[in-house]
Amino acid sequence: MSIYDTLNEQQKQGVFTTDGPVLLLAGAGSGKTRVLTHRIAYLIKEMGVQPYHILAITFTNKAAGEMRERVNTIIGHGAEQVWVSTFHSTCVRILRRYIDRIGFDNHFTIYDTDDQKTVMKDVCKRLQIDTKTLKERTIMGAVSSAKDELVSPEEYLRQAQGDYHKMKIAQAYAEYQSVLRKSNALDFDDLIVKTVELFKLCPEVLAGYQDRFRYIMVDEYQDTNTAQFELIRLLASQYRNLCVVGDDDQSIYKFRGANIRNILDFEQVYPEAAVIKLEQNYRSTQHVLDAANAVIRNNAGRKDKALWTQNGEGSMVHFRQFDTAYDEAEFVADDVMRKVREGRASYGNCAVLYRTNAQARMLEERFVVEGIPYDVVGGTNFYARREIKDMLAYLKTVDNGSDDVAVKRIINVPKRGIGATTIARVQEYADGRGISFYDALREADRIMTIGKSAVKLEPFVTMIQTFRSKSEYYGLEGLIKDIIETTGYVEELEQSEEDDAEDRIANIDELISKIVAYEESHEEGSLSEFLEEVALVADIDRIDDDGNRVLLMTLHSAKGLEFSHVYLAGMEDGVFPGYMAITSDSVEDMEEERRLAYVGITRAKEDLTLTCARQRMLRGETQYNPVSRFVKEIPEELLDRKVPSVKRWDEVEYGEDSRERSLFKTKPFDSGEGNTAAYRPVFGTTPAVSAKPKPKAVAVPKRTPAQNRPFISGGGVGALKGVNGLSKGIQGTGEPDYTVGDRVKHVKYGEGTVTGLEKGPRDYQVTVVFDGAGQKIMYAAFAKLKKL
DNA sequence: CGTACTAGTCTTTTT
DNA sequence: GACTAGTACG
Repeated sequence: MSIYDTLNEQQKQGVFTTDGPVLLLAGAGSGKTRVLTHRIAYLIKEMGVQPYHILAITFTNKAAGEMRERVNTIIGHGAEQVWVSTFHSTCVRILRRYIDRIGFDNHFTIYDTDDQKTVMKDVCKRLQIDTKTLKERTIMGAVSSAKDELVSPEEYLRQAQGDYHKMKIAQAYAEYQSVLRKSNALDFDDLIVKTVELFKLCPEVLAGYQDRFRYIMVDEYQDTNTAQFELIRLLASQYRNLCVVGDDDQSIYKFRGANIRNILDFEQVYPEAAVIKLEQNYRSTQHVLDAANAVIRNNAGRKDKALWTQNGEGSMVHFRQFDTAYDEAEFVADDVMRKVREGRASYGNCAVLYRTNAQARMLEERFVVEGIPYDVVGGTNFYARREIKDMLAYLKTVDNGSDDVAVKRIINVPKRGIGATTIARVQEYADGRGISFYDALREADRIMTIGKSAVKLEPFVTMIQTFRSKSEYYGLEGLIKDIIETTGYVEELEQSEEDDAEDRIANIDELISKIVAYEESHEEGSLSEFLEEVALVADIDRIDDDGNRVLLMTLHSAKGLEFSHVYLAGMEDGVFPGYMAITSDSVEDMEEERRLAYVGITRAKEDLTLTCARQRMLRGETQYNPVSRFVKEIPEELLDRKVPSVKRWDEVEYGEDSRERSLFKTKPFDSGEGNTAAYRPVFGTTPAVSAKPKPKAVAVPKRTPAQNRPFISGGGVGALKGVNGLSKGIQGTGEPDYTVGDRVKHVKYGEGTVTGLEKGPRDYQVTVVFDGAGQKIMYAAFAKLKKL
C-alpha cells in the first residue's frame, strides 16, 4: 500500500507524468493540491530528485503555506529544501541577491498601492498633467497593465505615438519609474518585471536558476499574467519540466492582468505537453455540481470538461428573494443560527460570499445583533491602515533612508510644524544635488531656502539617527515601542476625540504583537526582512480557520476555499453580475463574471443558498434589481423555490410585512421567455415604494486587527499572550485601581460592573457590562473608568 | 502652518 | 453614504 493508491487514475497520471510539460486541468474540488503534493513526493522519493531542484509557485502565501505543510507531512526530512512560495516572494528572493546587476540596490523597498499613488500624484504635478481629464488611477491602471504585459516606458511611448492621452501616460510612466529608482523602490508589478529583466540581461543568473529549478510547478495557472508566464517560461526553458495546474473556468483575475490565453494556449506553446483532466469532484454534492455546470455551460470558448461526483445528490439548492438587503442579511444570519442550533452546522464551516466588499457591512450588522461569531476577510488590508502605515513608515525610514515616500509620510506625523512648503524646498535641494530626501534633511542647515524651518527638521533627523543606532541592540520589539513612545503617536491618539482612535490603538497593538511573533519565529530576522514579509501579505493570508467563526468575504477571496454551507448573497443583476459587466459591450466581461459565479457555487460542499433583494442601497442610491441571470441559468428542478419571472421593479407587488412571501404573490408577468429582454437597467431611479422603516442602526465594531470577535468576552483584541514585558512605562499607564467584580463609572456609558481585565501588550484591556449600554471592551487608559 | 469645511468621486474584484 | 482631496480662513 503506497501513498499513491488513494489517487484516482487521472490523479495518478498527474503524479507520475514527471518529465516534460504537463497541463493539469483541474476542475473545482478535484484534488489538485493533493496531486501537486504527491507529485513532489514522487519526484523526491521515487525519482530521486533532490528537493533542492523543485520549485512550486502559488499566488497567495496561504496557499503556499498549506502546500508547504502538506509537503512536509508527506515527505518529512528534506522537505524544507523544496522551494514553495508565491510569485512575488520568489521574485523578491531572487532580486535581493542579484538586482544590483541591473542597477538597483539590493536593499530596495516595496511600494504598495498607496505609496504608488503618492508617487504618481507627485509625478502628475511635476509633469503638469491635468488630473481632471486624466486621473491618477487611470494612469496607474495603464502603467500596471503595461507592466503585466512587459511593456517598457520606451515601448509604451512608441505605441502611443499620435494619441495624446497615451503620450501623457507614457511620460508619467517613465517619470514614475525614475522616481521609484531614485527611491530605491519597486512596486508589486516591478517585482515580476525586474526579475524577467534580470534574467534577460544576465544569462548567467538565469542559467543558475534554470539549473536549480529542474522541476517547476505552478498552481492557479489560469491567473498568471504575461509577465509571470514569461518568468516561468524562462526558468523552465532548460529542463522543460513544467507542470501547470489550473482551471480556465476559474479564471477571475482579468482585471489584474491575468491572461486566460496562458492556459488556453499552453498546448500551442508546448506542443509536446501532456494534458490531463481532473474531472472527478470530491467536494460537493451532485446538485451543487449540476448547478455549477449549468451556469458555466453558458460560456463560450472554454476547455471542454464536466465535473462529476460520487457524492450523493444532496439537498436542493436554496433560493430566496427578499424585499430589502436588510431582510436578506437577517435571513442569512437566522439560517446560520438555525443550522448551528439544530446541530447541522458549526459556525466555522459556514461562509457568506458576495460580489463587493461593501455588501459586508449589512451582513456584519446582523451577525453582531445575533451574536454570531464571524470574520470579515478583506476590505482594507491591515497593513494599509493609516496608523499601521505610519508605523511602518517609521520602520522603513530607520531601515532605509532612501525611501522618500516613507520619510515624507512621517516627517510631520505627529505634528512637528513641518509643512508642505518646507518639504517642497527640501525636495528641491535634494533634486539639485541628486541625493535622497532624507539625506537632504541631514543637511538642513545648509539649505538656504528654508530659513528658520531648519530648526524643526533637526530634532527629526536626530530622532531617526538615534533609532538607528539603538536598533542595533534592542531588537524590533524595542524599536517599535521606542518609536511609539518617543513620537507620542499613541499618546496623541489617546487624547484624540475621534471615535475610531481606540481601534487605531488596537491596530497598533496588533502590529506590536505581530512584530513580537515575527521575532520569535525568526531568530535572525532583520528589520528589512520583516518589512518585506509584511509588504507581501494579502488579507486572505491572515485568516485562521481554527476560530469556529463564520467567514464573510468576496467571491474573489473565496477561490481555493471550501465550506459545508455556502451563502451567495446579492444574487441580482446589477450587483452580480455587476453593473459594469452588464453595460460592457464585451462578452468577455460577462463571461468572467460567470466564472466568478462558478467559483462561488463550487465552494459549497453540502449546502448552497442563493439570496437576493429586490431593493438595495448602492452608492447611496436605492436600486431595484431583478434576480441574477446566473440564478436563472440554474435548472428549476435544482432549486427549492421558483425564480419569479419578474423583469422589472414595477411588476413587483410588495407585501406588507412580507419577507419572502411576496415572492408568490407576484403578478405573473409573461412577455415571453426572455430573461433580460424586458429588463432595462434602472440604476439610480428611485420609484416611490413604501419601504419599511429603516431598522435601527447597529454599531458594527470597526474591523479589529486580526479578527472580529463580537461578544466574546475574556478574549478580546488585547489578549495577546507572551507580549507583556514592556507594557508598563511606555505610556505611563499604571495598573487600574479596579478589578473584576468592581463597580465602575464611565463618562458616556454610566455605571457598570467589570467582568474582565486583561493585560495587553501596552495597556490593560477591560471588559465592562454597563447597566444601560451593555457590554463594552475597552482600554483602561482610554476608558478613564472611575471606581465606585 | 494648521484647521474646518466643501465638493467631488467612488465601487467590482487584489498580489 | 463614505471617504478623500482641495480650498478658504485663522
